[in-house]
Amino acid sequence: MTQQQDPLQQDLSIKTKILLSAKKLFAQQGYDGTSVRQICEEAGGNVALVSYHFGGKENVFRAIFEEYFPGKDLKQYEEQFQDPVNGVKILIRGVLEFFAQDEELSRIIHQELTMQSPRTEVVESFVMPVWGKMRELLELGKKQGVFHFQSVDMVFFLTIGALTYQNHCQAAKSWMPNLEVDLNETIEAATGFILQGLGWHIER
Amino acid sequence: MTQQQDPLQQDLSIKTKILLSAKKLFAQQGYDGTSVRQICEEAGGNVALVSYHFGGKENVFRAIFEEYFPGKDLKQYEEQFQDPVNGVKILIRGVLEFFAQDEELSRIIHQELTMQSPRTEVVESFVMPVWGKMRELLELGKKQGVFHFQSVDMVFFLTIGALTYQNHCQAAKSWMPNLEVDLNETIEAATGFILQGLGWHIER
DNA sequence: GTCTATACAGGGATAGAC
DNA sequence: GTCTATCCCTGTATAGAC
Repeated sequence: MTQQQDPLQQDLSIKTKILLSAKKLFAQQGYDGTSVRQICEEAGGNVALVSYHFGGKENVFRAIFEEYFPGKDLKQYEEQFQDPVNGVKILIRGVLEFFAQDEELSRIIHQELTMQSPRTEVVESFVMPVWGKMRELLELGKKQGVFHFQSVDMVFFLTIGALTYQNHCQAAKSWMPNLEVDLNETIEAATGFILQGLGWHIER
Repeated sequence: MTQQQDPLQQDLSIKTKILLSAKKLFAQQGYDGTSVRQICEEAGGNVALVSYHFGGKENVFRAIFEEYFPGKDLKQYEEQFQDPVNGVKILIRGVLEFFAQDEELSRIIHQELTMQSPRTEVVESFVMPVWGKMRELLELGKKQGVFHFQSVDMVFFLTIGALTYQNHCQAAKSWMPNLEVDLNETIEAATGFILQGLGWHIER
């Protein structure tokens, strides 16, 4: 058996290794495309350990979110959310920083939301608070007259689509290998695109 | 065995029924989440028919694209692609019309592009011509000075993300059941959002 | 806490009858 | 062209040894 283990995982408990391996493999191959055997092999442990530590594959999935999903800290920005433009900027930055920091988890989220799976509910419960705040800000901005669009619902989806796609589209990497992935540039580009898309002008 | 068959499929050949059933199920559950047995049951035929008609599950996947993917007809718009603004408008309309017309296929595309699967290559070969044209138009528009942005690559992804997400995010439907799905409104909203995002102004 | 061994269900593909 | 029967492989869960 070749040693497939990630060198970065050396000193962690087997339970954590399984979690990290599963996260990596789910992101690459999807939940259904990943086997428990594969996860355990990657983690360097026995097949039985998934059942032992988590009680099944489904629970590994849930545990990944409980362990690695951030974003409980939305409250700390509450005062900056008073202003829709500032709020949207903060949120764009936060989301893109999360995508960059944990690309695996963000791709798992994206995968699960494109189909009706038994995991959808789990994913939604973690993601909704963040997207909900975005929608609030769009609505507030429209009411205050700083954004100009017809339907909140539509620009909401256009916004999160723009925000989400690049980081999740795996094929993207092969389409343009020379794409500069500097995070701050990405944030700047996305912020500009979205704010303009929302009909916001500096001189209003 | 209950009759799960789609009433609309009644008079079609079993081969076609299999193709349609597979398309439906892949869209809902993903490729790996769908079994050959399920496909055949849905199609009202025997398990062996997938092997007989297509020579395996993988080939069913490929056949779906060969049969139902449109977009070979890009050439007919060639003269409208001379103008970047007009071209982008045409492309947005075409893509959204396709998404609306075959939601299943468009969701399959989206799913496969979010992971590294043995099917990625198939999907890319069908999708690239369309996205490639979009990228050309963005580049042309920047050169002509009608669009204003820094990086073509980044706005390219922001654009196709905005265009893609709503139609593929299954969870979207439960988030806002009252979302008006009028196609023309959607096209109008997307076109406005994207052109503004690209830094295009009516009075330039 | 981790491993071996194993039972069991379900998948995909095929040969051969009709 | 379609079905039955079957093969073999893979994934999951459990029991019990260390």
